[in-house]
Amino acid sequence: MADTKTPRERYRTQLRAEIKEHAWRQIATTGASALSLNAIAKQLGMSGPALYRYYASRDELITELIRDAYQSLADTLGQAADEGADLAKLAHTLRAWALDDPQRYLLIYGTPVPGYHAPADITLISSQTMAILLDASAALPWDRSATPFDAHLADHRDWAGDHRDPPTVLHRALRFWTRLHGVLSLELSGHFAGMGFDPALLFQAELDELLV
Amino acid sequence: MADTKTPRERYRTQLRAEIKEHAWRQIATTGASALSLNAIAKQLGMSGPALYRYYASRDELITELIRDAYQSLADTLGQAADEGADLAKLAHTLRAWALDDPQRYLLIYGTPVPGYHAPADITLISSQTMAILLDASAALPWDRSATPFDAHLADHRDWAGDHRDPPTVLHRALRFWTRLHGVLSLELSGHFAGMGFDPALLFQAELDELLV
DNA sequence: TGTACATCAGTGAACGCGCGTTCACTGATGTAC
DNA sequence: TGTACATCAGTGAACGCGCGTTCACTGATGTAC
Repeated sequence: MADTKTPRERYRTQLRAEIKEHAWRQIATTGASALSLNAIAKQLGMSGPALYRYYASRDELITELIRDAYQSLADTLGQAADEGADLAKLAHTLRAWALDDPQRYLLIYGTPVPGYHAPADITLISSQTMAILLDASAALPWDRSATPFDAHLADHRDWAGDHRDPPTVLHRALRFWTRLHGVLSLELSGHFAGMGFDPALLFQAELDELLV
Repeated sequence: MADTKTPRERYRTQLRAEIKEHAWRQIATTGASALSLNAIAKQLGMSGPALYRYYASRDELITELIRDAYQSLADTLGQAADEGADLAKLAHTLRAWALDDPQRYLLIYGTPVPGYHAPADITLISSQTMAILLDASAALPWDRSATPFDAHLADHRDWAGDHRDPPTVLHRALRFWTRLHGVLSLELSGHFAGMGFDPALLFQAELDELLV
């Protein structure tokens, strides 16, 4: 099976990738709301308008970055799960992924970019991640008694899609998400700076209490 | 005791307040990174440069907004504590404060404004809030056994200042902060939208598990 | 109470900047016969 | 293999915009004698 792509197509694909790469680098230092097409073009050694051969607008570029971020997380967790990771291993995979590129994490789970509204298909990708969490949650034994919120979840489970897990499992996945996000987002935003303790240990402590 | 302020001083104070008011309104719709002095001036019916009589720069205005946000939270929680609020009541006070003006919460606990670095005295105000949480944590009975993280906290308690509470109390305050922030920040950022369940109940569920 | 002066709020013009985006174009690369 | 044409990457100029900030100024308000 020969590569059916023409050289031109391959060049195009590569340049789109390079543009995104520089976009990420820029986001890493100034945040997503300050992302500038002209600045990216300058770094690539080309003029501003040239980028419009590759992305129709700034919004389209941002959309693709957000999509890529969600997809990267889903792929990373998915691969870990395929290799047999349990919920605890997934938690550490998540943290490693977040620390690897804090702004990528904050782009999707931090304060939304003002004025930007994500297209519908992004919800789909983010539900891949949720599905992985649900599966891992279902795989753990569970002996806590049902809470009032579990009862609520029994009737409000739109987000769980086809998963037919009991409410306690849904609740566990949500708990996993919100608690780890609580520690991670404060850590990434620098709110623990100067407090003295090691954020990794607080993360581990939260994780331990999630699994008890 | 007569008001020693001259009319001019009173006018000055009032206009500074009005500027901040419009700044908040602007932040509420577009986020802090898009805050524009010129736009505020226009809304006040004056020219852009006029604002420089009241704030030396955009950064100074943002600094004061952040300071006010921290102070407002500290005052709100402090007042509740003075009225005898326990940790559970403080949690609901916090949530009400956050929902009252989501962007104000996100300004201090969300993704940091790119390029902006807070002055030192802000740490002082935010430690007022931490002190309130520590006191409320210390007031609760506690019977869980010490965790490895508790041991770590015993030696890494810079942030606790003069508070001589045992590590389990420090841990409880941190747990309180990160877990509620986890739910709150995801709620305010709109990540629960379309999921079907009621964020208030998830918040309550997390709170319940904090107090067990 | 009236006059002379100092203070200060606000204006309009201007500077320099960077942004996203459109457009007509040049020149290189690929395709068809 | 060579020629004629189509495709397409990239350029430079331009548009309109809004930004933060400086500056010289007008005119109103307050102060001192």
